[in-house]
Amino acid sequence: MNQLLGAMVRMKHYVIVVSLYSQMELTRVSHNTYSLSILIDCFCKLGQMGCGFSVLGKMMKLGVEPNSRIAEALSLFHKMLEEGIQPHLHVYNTILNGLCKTKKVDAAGRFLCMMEDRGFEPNIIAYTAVIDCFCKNLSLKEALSLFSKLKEKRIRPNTITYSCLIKASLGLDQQQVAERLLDEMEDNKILLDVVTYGILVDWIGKKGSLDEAKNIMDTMRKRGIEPSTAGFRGYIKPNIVVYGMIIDALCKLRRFSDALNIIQKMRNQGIEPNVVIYNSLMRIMFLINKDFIAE
DNA sequence: CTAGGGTTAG
Repeated sequence: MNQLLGAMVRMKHYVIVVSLYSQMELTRVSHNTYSLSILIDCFCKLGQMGCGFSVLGKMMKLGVEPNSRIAEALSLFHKMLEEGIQPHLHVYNTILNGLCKTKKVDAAGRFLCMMEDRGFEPNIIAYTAVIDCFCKNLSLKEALSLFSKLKEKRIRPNTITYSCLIKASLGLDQQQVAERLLDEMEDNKILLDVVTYGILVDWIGKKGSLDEAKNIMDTMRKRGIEPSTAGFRGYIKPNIVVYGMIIDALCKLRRFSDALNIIQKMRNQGIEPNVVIYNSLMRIMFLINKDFIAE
């Protein structure tokens, strides 16, 4: 769905996109960071700043920071061990997930080994979390080596495990690795799901062969899988690009103090303006100056 | 609420 909305924005059908959103609200298709960001972009380009602000406000309300104080969680965890309390497997996995999400690659790897040493045989969820972390922050090679290790232990990788590795392979243009993984899935009767298909469609789309992308979409539909925005588990909150769109629109309307206000809001969220935002601000100052000279 | 994707700004 978001791919479709993005395409319509590129074709400048802003009004249609906005009306699609009301339809999504009515049919209760869930929104996420992506869909709301695109909506804000449309309002900015239509000059409807009031509407843009109201969506931004909605995002900020929904985007309450998770308390990801992983260090505290870790020390609490070690205290449990010292006191002889055996944490359950899902406690291990929650901590491991926190380490992976905060990109603590080494710590995540060590934590996984610690689980093995303590006789807590990590399950496929634990391995998949670390494999994904390795893919994104270390190397495909390390991720693949962990992958063979879990297969040796007779732990069965699933669709999610394969999706992580396939995405990483394609990102590095290692098409033959991705093909091998896809063959392996087929041999083991592990089905592709909406996320796996999404990864393939995205990659083929970037390669430019739209026919092949269409083929994959057809296969999906034949199997009863519809593209959707569902399944999003993260927090909805504005990022620097969203703020950038709003600030640029305000600058074009010469609403300088409003733009500065937004920057203050960003800083309150711990996001510092980048070069794109400074460029927007500099242009408006240049324009104001020109008006001043003309008068 | 135990693991995976995509999107928009000068």
